[in-house]
Amino acid sequence: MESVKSLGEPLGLQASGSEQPPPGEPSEGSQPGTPLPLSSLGSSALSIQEMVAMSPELDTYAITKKVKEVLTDNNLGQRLFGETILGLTQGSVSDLLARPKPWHKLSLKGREPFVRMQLWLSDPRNVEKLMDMKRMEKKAYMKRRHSSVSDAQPVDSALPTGDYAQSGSPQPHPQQQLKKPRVVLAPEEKEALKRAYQQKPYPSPKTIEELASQLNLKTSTVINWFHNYRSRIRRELFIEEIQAAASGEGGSPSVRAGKTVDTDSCDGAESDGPVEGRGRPLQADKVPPTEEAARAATPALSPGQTEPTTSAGEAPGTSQASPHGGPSGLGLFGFPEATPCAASSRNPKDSSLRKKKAANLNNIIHRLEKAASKEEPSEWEF
DNA sequence: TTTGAGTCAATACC
DNA sequence: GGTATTGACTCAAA
Repeated sequence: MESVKSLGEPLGLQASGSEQPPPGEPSEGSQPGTPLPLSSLGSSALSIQEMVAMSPELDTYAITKKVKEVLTDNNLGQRLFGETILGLTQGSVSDLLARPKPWHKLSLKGREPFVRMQLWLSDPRNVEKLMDMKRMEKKAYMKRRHSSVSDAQPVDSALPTGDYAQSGSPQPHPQQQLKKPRVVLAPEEKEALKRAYQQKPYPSPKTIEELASQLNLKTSTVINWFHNYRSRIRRELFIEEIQAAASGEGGSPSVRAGKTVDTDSCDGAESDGPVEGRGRPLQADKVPPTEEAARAATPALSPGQTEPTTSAGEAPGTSQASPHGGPSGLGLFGFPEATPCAASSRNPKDSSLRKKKAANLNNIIHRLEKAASKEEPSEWEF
């Protein structure tokens, strides 16, 4: 019991059942999509869907905070926790823990992992079980490693190499061989897409076509990028709302504690963080008509191909904003146009919030236009 | 058909 | 080795 360091009081939703299966039995538990049966979490015969439907409103932030705490304190990884308890992969768990959406914004399906977390937290023995599983996994791994070494397998054949043809690992399924390589967008491409997003968060098919051809990307990649970007921006806005509300009402530090987004969003990986795009200020007073969005995307990529008004190296958005931003380099809402990183490092919270609001406004405008059945705005005014 | 929500999984990062 | 990021995908709703 000593190993269970920080499992404290349950967070509200109690597991209804009390029967506990014998500890251990990890069996096939480590595949995403096959979380531990609910009975293992202490619930009764209710299905998870039923439990979600019946669940009272849960504090997703408190739950994820607690889960993070417990995982950290007990040295349990996201992968094991996700695959065993939630039936999700490590990446999904990371995302959920780092950016939990408020309960009311979640669909029934989206609430499921939180109910599972809550159930898991409600019984301290669950942590011990997971730790047992971890030990068993390690044992099994060592065993495999040992046997593969004694079989004189090529180095580490048990590990995926990414190159099936040359490794000693088993032949992959034909479908794996055909798997498409992941597209990795270059920073300039992302920058260009973000710029296009600023001007039109919902580009027309024509704009998408243009963007794709100008950036030399597949249209599906551009479409996906816009989908993902909108979705992630929306999510960040939810978080900001919560944080603002929390701090407004003397907010619990716990809500903020888990949030690493934004404040250190200039870390290079997505220096802008998912938030950054909204971060790009709305361009000056007028956003160019629709298809201009595509055109606006190009300079960063091919300075030689387009008019030199916005040079590749120039801080994005600068040239367009200059008429309005003036020498101060401020955009429509008064925050710095260029180098969002620099801006946010000066006043990270303030500027990022403003940026998000600006982008949010852009989205609202789009919807209003849509509602008004305006196909393409010739001019956007505020 | 488009969009949002949720997720996977490759890969970048620490 | 664990975690974070992100392009792609599935599914459901409008």
